[in-house]
Amino acid sequence: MTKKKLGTWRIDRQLVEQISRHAAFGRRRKFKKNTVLYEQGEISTRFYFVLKGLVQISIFRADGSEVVLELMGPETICGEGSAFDGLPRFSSAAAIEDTEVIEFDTAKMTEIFRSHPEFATSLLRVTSLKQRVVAIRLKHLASREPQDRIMELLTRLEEMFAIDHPKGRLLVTHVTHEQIATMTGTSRVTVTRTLQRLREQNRIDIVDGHILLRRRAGVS
Amino acid sequence: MTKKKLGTWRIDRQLVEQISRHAAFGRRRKFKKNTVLYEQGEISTRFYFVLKGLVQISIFRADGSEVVLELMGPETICGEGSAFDGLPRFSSAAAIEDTEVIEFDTAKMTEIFRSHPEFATSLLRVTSLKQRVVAIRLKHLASREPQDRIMELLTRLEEMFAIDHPKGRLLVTHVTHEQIATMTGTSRVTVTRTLQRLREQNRIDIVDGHILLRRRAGVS
DNA sequence: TCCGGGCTGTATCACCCTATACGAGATGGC
DNA sequence: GCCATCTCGTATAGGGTGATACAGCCCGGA
Repeated sequence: MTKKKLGTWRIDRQLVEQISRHAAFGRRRKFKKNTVLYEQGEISTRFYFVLKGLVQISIFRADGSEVVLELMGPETICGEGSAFDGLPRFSSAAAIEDTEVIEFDTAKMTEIFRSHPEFATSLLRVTSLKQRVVAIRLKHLASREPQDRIMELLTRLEEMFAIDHPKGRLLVTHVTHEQIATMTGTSRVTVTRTLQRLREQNRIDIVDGHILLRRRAGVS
Repeated sequence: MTKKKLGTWRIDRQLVEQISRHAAFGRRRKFKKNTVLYEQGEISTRFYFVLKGLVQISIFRADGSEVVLELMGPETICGEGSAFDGLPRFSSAAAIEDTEVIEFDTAKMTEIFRSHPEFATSLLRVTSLKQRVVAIRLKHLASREPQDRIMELLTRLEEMFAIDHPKGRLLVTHVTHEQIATMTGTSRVTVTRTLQRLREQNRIDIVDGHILLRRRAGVS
């Protein structure tokens, strides 16, 4: 597999095709790098099917700190949550690369469903998949153990930025312990210690400054 | 005041009516207390609209420990995630009280959407609301502080099940410290201690066994 | 009515995390 | 080459949490 993987997850090919088939109900739009698709707090009925690029979904806390929820790559949908329930956006979306999307509007969706009920089913499948991904993240974040939280982040990074390696999967991005700390809500020292421990457990390895996730018989 | 047991969230009345209007597409079922609606790992196209009772949704970790995601009370929907995406259930659902539901099956849903597109829209609104709730939970779970985690849960409960009270907002749901513990990923003892501390800080109060969130000048 | 079970409030102890500090090594600018 | 900065590794002290245990309370069942 030489194809570059982006984003924290993607949906299966069949579903992508089903969505693409209804592209005519939306309109194509482009967002330059570092522009905003939508912002936390605003009310909107629009949602987006990413064709190309990378969109960062994050929630800002009251104190200004940012929690990155997901990085959405090609063939994913974002913004549909607040588009369908009609409440203010609970997250912000920003293109962190030049991005192309199809913008849909939920306003006339009910009428579209009448003639294209399979589109409704596809959308429900997408939202269900998102629910699954988030629920599994919750399972890990529910733990107070730094090791669980850090492994969850590493696994997520693996899906985004790892390449195959004889011993497992190598993260091509270089993240500092400090960055891991802020992303997992722990301290820098704890990250250092935890990575040390993971290395002793043979779960990870450091190769040339990069983190390598060792192949495991592992489970869920 | 009697101790009412209710779930951790619910959907608005209008949406409930829209769902109820399509009850004929499902079938009524009853689950006795401590029976299982569905189990993590199984594949099923069924989902449930709770009419009466209380259903506990939880994820079991590889080590057997349980993370309670939600307590679904009357007029909520559960199980639709795995029902629509066709993958194994990522959570289990158990009736913790005698429960009545309408069981829907997604198998013929597309055909139903053709004649009743508004049903699809209603379902999308429900899944969107669930997505919102989970995302906001993630924001707070990113913190390791038990106090943050517990206050997040209390605030969530307040939005759904609190009534006005001279001193603030009174939660009409009764959740045990044990339940709070599994929902916030802390220990029962810590919950007790934290609630104690919150009481000393005048942020909450206990009235007749129910938690009262005191009015504050503060923000979220 | 009595009894048993679930819930809450404490207490104790061990452990791990956080904050803080300092040194070594790598890196980059001048 | 030299110094500033960043990053990683490590040490210490302090504190909060988890595990465990036990007592008091309320409530429901026999």
